[in-house]
Amino acid sequence: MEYISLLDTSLDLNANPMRFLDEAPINKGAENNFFELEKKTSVKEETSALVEELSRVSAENKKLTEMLTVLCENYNNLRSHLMNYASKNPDREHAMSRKRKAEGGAATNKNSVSNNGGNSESSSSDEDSCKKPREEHVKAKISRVCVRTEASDTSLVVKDGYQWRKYGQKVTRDNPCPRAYFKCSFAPACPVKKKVQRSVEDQSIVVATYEGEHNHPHPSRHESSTSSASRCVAAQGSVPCSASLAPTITLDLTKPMPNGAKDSSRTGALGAPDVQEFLVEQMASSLTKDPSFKAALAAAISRRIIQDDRHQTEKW
DNA sequence: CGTTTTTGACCGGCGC
DNA sequence: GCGCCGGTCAAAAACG
Repeated sequence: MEYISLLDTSLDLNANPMRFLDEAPINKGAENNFFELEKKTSVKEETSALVEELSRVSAENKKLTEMLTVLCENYNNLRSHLMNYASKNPDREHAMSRKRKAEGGAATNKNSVSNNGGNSESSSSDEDSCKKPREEHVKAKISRVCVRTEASDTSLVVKDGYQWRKYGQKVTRDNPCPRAYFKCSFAPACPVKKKVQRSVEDQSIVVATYEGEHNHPHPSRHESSTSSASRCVAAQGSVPCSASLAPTITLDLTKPMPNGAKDSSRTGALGAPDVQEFLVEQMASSLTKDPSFKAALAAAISRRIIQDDRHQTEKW
């Protein structure tokens, strides 16, 4: 909610209720002196209103600066955390006495996900090339997305706009949290699969691993934007996410934004025209949902109508 | 009643 | 060959 307040979507409809006094061609003549006097006072009021507005904007600016500072701090903390983890990682891999190659890929994938892993594409590169059935998997584009959810939220659902059919769930050895397996609902036409599992380190983070690329258009961006979305893509990190993921960022301005979602990686995506359009949609829907906005709009319209009526009656 | 989810069984790869 | 493990299948249950 705080978030929405920062985005000043107000159209300043009530900012200066006295403004119409200036514009309205009120009777000249006998009341002229009085009007002049009133005009002066209204200018004063306008000035004070502007000063007030200025101080409000300054305060807002200050607040934003503070938020940005906190954001940078969080980012740096997280980054150093990841660096530490990455430096420890090779030892951990050695410690695992029994590691098959494929699993090594999978396991390190997971690790690299949690550590924002720079080179998370390892799984596909070191695969035995002689394994025919695996060849498709090797070629399949693998990408990972970390999604922050509420810790209490036990469902392994990552809203990315696509429709998925769950076909399995397994508890894996290195993570007590079950891993869910999904296929694109357009399967078998669309070969994309995804695995979703909570992070060992942070249960509030869900790691989704996508295999392959959708060979069909995004079902409905609108659908994804209006769906219950307290989740936000928290970090795609440096993971080589497939482009198909870009328009699937779930954003609901009416919901509070988790800290993790204020990631710099998001801002990169904001430049995309799709995302901009999407943001406009979100803003529009937020505005229309806001009762105070509706009330202000109604007041402005009615005032305008009254004003026009005056014009008309004075002309006659 | 059709679709989706759950869950135990099964399969295949890998290390020993 | 055996056991472990991740991934998949498919029947049953749940849901709309």
